[in-house]
Amino acid sequence: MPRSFLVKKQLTNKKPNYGILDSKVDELHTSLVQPELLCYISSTPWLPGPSLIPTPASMHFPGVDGDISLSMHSPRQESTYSLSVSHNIPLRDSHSGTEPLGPQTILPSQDFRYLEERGNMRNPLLGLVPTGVIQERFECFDCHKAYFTFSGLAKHRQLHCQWQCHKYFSCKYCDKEYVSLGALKMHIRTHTLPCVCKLCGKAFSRPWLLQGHIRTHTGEKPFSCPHCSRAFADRSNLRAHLQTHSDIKKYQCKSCSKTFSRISLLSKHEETGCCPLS
DNA sequence: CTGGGGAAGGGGCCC
DNA sequence: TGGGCCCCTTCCCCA
Repeated sequence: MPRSFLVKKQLTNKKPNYGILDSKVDELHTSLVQPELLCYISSTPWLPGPSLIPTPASMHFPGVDGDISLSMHSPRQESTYSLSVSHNIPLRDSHSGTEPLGPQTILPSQDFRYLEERGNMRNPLLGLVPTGVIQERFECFDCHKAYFTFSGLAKHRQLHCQWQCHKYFSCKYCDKEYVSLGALKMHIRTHTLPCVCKLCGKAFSRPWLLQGHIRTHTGEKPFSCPHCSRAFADRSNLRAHLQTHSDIKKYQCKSCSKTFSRISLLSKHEETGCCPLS
């Protein structure tokens, strides 16, 4: 059973310091220790039951040879806290069989989420959530279901929540949802319209849209038709134009077999009642 | 009404 | 992670 340390902290928008996870940190970059802060240790087979422990603290656990030191740290000029766990015994997660923790482990609380997102389900610290309040359970940071044991949370994550919870990123301006943060950010630009034309003030979501718009001012038409003398400012419009040179129209009505150069024309044709079944 | 041009929106992919 | 590009689509206007 894992040990869990939940830290009372202020949530910030700062980026987690991921680098700290990958490197051995042998020097505490701390500027202060807040003794009133508490950390939480969950129930485990070999540690005492759930306890709120003021830090810094040096603790001895029954049946364990050695002491464990806990202290809370605030990196300089940051409002987040990290928890330092120092011990002189090989701490091992008895269930997952993970490697013993090093002689000193520093756990920036925001990085708990990072561990989770890396899919490292064997890490005994998974599921810990810096929510700004002291937790009394292993809590899923997606759906906030609480479990008394880590294995309960791990099973929940694997069987129930993994798909449901990671599926969507919601837009704060509308009700659209996306499967990735990048796609969401792209969509948000359609609300914020950061690309503004200096000539007319019209705003666009993306630079290349603005570029295409500027061509309407300059008259530039870089896309030429190989079959006639026409040129177009937009490649898609050239493509639509090329259909006019084709003997075979690309889009065909399933009912009357009439063909159209554009799907929009076919759609309009079908909407007018040619295909009552469709 | 139809066909075509112009302009623009938006998701996905690649670098 | 952001920018550029591709592709598809839609809407509007006009002949």
